[in-house]
Amino acid sequence: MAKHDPDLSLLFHALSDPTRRLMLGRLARGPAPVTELAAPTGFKLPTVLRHLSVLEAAGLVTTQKDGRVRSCAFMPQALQPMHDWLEEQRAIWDARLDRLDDYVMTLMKEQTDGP
Amino acid sequence: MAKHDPDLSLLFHALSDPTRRLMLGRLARGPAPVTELAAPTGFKLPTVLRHLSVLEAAGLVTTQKDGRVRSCAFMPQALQPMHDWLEEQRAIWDARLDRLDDYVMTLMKEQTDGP
DNA sequence: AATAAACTTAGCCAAATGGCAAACTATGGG
DNA sequence: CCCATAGTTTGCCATTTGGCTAAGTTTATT
Repeated sequence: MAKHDPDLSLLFHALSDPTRRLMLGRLARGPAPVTELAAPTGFKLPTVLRHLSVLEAAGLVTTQKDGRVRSCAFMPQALQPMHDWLEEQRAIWDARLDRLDDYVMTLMKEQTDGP
Repeated sequence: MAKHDPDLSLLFHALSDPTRRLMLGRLARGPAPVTELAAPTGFKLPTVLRHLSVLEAAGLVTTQKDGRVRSCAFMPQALQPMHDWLEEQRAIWDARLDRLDDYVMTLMKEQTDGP
């Protein structure tokens, strides 16, 4: 478990904005140029471009320029660290439940055995 | 798919900070008072309390006061929306791969059939 | 050559975030 | 009653975020 985990922070931060999630949802259906990506957001291009750069910084999107249009694509593998983190938390939680289980067992045993 | 999704935004925002993830990691192992929660972060109490309130706002943590100590507890079900969102994205992505598959099939068929 | 299209850059602004110190409010123990 | 413990509240600060307009820049298209 890395103490400094810029990946996860960037990832969660990128996903914490509804506009960026909207853009990502569009890209999950296939690549798109910036203008098409901007349309459903209702925001101006500079704003959308900054959101895009946040998504790129998180590794969720790659872009490349073909002529005068920049094509953006979703990078699903960037979600892996988040998935891993989720699993990790679940593992800790499960372990805790197991310990609780053991504890309850102990209590029951004490009850039946009696002092 | 809700257009306004404050839940997800609050959730991702709460998780986007390493200090908050550290606190949450501690709580996944079991409830703890604020001071114990603060210790590993290296930050002062007011700072930790504000992080705590962000976690509470996201529903990830509940707290209650018993005497002069506030006990904090992890609420794992708060992670569900995030899990659901992940699955949703995966579904969209998978559907896209299927369509791509169909497309490739079509191309292959055209090749063999010839014009 | 001139115009339109598709970004891109620069700079401005208000609000939110993340840190702190200092002062205040319980509550539990001696 | 007194004092330490455990929070809590208040205000301060620098930085980041998320929006904009206005003014470039680079490719098509006509």
